[in-house]
Amino acid sequence: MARPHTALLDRDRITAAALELVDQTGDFTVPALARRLGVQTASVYHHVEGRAGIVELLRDWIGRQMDFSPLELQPWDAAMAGFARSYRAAFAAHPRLVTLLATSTVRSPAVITAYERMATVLAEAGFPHEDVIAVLTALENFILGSALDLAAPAVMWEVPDGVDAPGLTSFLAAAPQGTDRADRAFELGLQSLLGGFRALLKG
Amino acid sequence: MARPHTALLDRDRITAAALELVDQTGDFTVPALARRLGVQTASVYHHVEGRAGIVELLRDWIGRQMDFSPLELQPWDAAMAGFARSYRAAFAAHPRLVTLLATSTVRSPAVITAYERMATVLAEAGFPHEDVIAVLTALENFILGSALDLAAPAVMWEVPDGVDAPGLTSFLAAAPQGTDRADRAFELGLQSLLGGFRALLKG
DNA sequence: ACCTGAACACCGTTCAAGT
DNA sequence: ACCTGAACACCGTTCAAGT
Repeated sequence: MARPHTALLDRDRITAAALELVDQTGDFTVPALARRLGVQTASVYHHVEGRAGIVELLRDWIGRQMDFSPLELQPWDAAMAGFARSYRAAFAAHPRLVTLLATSTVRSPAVITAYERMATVLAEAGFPHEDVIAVLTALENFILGSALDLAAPAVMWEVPDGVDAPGLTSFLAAAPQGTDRADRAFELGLQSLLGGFRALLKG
Repeated sequence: MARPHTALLDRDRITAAALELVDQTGDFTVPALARRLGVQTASVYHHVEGRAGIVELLRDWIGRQMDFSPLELQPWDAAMAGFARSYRAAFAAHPRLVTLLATSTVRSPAVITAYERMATVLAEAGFPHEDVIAVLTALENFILGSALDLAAPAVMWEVPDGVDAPGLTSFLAAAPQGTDRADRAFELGLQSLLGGFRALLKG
C-alpha cells in the first residue's frame, strides 16, 4: 500500500482505539491497537512517541472530559467539592483507565488550569499561602485513591480462608453494595475532608 | 545441574530479589529476577504461580512490614491515625512498590485483621453500622492516594509550556519541598479527614 | 509525510529431560 | 521435588523500502 491519499491514522483515532482496548481488557498493546485500526504495528509509531506517547494521549483525553465549571461556585468548599466530583466522574466512566494513569504527576493543561483556579480560590478563602499546596495535594490524593477504588472488584476487602473477621464481614453486609458502595465512601470522605479543611480556616 | 542438594530457590529469596528490582528499577521481570538469583528463568516457576504470584508475595510482604500496635490506642481517632501512618510508612520505605500493588482489593491476612480491629473500634465509638465500611474505605482511599504520591516525582504539578499558572507556581514555591511536601500533605489530610469523621459522630 | 514488511531484543510461560 | 535448556507466542521498537 504505502502512503495512501487519505491518512489511515491520526492521534484521535489512536486515542479512541486505545481507550476501547483499556475499557474492554484493562490494558492495551501496540499490536492489538494496530489490529483494531486495520494497520501494521509499525505505522502507529509514525504518529506517537512510542507506547508511552499513547498513555500521554489518554492522560490528556481524560483531562478534557472533566467539567471544571463547578470551580466558579461559591463558597470555596462548594467549588472544591464540584471539582472533586467532576474529576472522579471522568474516571468513573472509564474505571480501568485509572491504574494506567495512576502515577500522580499532573501535566494536562486543563487539569493544571483547574488546580490554578483552586489554588486562587483557597488563598482568597483565607488559607495560609504555605498550606495551599498541602490542601490541594491531600484532596488530589483522596480523589486518586477513590478513582482507583472504582477500578477495584466489587469487594474491597476479601477475607481469606483461615482469617476470622466477623465484624468486618457483618459491616460489609450492612453497607451499600455495587456502585453505591464506592459512591457512598467517596461522598462521605469528601464531606469529611472538606469539613476538616473548614476547621483549619477557623483554627 | 538439575536438582541440587540444598535448594537454590525459595519464596523468601524470590520476594527479596523482586523487592530489590522494584526498588531499583520501579518494576521487575521474571528473567531479570532469575539472573539476579543466578538461576534459569524457568526455575522460578517451580516456586510461584507465574509473575502474578510474585506480585502476591510482595503484597503479603508489605502487609507484614506494617506495625499495627497503634490500633490499641485510645480514643478511636488516635488508633485510626496510628494505623494510617503505619500503613503509609511501609510504602514510604519502598515507594516504587505502590504502583505495582495499587489495585485496591485487600487480601493480606495482617491487613484484613487490622481492618477488622478498626471496624470494631469504629462501631464501639458509635458510628452507625451501615457507615463503618464507608469510613474505612474513605480512609483507605486517602492512604493509597498518599502512598502513590510517595512514588511520584518531586513535583506533583508540572506547569507545561504555554500554560499560565502564576498562583500555583508561587504557592509551590512557598510550600515545603522534597519528602516534607508529601509528609505535610498526608498529615494535613489525615487530620482533616479525622476531624470530619469526628463531626459525623456528633451530627 | 505515511504505511509496510522484516528484523531485533525482550518477555511470560510451558514442558520434557535430568537428578 | 527442583533445576535446566529449548521452545512458543507475544511485545515494544527500529529501519529500509515503497509511494
